[in-house]
Amino acid sequence: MLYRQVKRQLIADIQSGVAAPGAALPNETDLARRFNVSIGTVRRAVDELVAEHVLVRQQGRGTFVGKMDRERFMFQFFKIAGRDGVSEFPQVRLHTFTRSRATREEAQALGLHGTQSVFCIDNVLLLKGRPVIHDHIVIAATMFPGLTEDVFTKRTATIYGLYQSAFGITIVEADERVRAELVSLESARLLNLPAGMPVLRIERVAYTFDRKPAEFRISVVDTRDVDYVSRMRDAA
Amino acid sequence: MLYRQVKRQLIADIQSGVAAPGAALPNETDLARRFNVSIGTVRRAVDELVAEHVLVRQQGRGTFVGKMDRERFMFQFFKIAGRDGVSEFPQVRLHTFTRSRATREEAQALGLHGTQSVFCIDNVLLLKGRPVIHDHIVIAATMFPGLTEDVFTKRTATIYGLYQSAFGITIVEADERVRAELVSLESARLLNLPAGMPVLRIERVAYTFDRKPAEFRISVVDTRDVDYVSRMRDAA
DNA sequence: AAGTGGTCTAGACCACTTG
DNA sequence: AAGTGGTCTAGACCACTTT
Repeated sequence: MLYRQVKRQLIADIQSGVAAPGAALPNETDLARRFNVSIGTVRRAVDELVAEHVLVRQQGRGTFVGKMDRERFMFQFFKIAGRDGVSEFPQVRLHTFTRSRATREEAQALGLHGTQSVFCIDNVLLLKGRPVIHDHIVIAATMFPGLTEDVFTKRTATIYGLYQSAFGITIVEADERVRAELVSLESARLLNLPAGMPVLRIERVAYTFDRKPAEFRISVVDTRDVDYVSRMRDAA
Repeated sequence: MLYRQVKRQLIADIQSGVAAPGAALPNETDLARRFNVSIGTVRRAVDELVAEHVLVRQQGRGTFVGKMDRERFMFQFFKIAGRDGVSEFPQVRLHTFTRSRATREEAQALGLHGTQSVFCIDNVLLLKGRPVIHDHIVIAATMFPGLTEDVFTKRTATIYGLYQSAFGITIVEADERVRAELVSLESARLLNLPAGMPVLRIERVAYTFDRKPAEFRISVVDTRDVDYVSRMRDAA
């Protein structure tokens, strides 16, 4: 399992900031020398990290640390698409930004002990100018020190891009649980829906490396014009 | 791209019946000789087929053609789980088995020209003895020649297992679109739900090799006790 | 003991990008 | 032309399973 050790070291370099998002890695022969393994072993480690979108290879140019840009976010973490299957980048409108104590459910999802301080962010996402998604985001205050409404609002990239560039936290995977419910009063108001409308409720726990929970998010989706899309192939 | 050719040939062997589900493949050195490539190239082809669950490796024993048993079905294609996250194999109750002409929507999903003949199967799936899912399955009659209600009812394995063992069709991937709606009169009756209940509606197109559509399925799920679970990692 | 897959090596040559 | 990743080779040794 030499390649596992190489993979762990590459991840450690990213977490420690030795390898910053967007930066190039040393070439494969140099990595092989540095780790005292053959090129094939380096390739196997890099292969897996590329499959997880942590690294990006460009033939003839080099291998780079993956940046959480819009494209990556849409491809990997945004599963809402129109009836035609086309996925559009949503316009995000901040509703509320507050700091409070984690509920029991939130603490459990984030792996917190007791009721630690969390940031709660409510957003409305618009597609084609119409409000479609109500996001309620919960993150541990200790994991995102110095976050303020101002920092949050003035971000230039996606929310996950902010996590990565401002706090060094790269989201690499997420689990979601989806169910149908009748829209709540608050979501109905934000999404401009009448009472009694069925909506999707999506609970997401997003993880950084080593399956460490970083974000808990509840999304309420008006699915009159869009679907939640899921592809089942290879490793489920 | 030699390993691609090896992979195609291995798939062709499975489709033609040369390699039957559950049967062992020749060992890697024999395969390498047969295809005139090195073992490493064979391994790369087999690696991908293992990732897609088409082949199964067992160290020290050999490599086998994947059988669509309950375990594989549950792991790869059944995404409904209880609130505790545990997934239970459902009891299936046949409601109706009919033969009719494909609607436009069904023909499009299955890639049929015109309005060909299809089998329509309605099932009720029970979890812990309670009806939770109403499945409406549509498959092309030409793709499943000789299928009857009797054959369908007397199957010993899963539905996808029947496709594989009786018709040589292995389901390898599926796309799903999920939304919330109010339960229909028919589904409400089958699931013992009052009118006005929100339910999940899942449209699935299941594919065999080469992304050839084999089944169109609409599942209506009562999500009061269960969730639709989705994991986002590596290749989305 | 014999046979299998699992890992690793140390190269070779090719395709692509950049200067 | 030089440097990069992409593919392929032809072995070696190990861990595991079966006989």
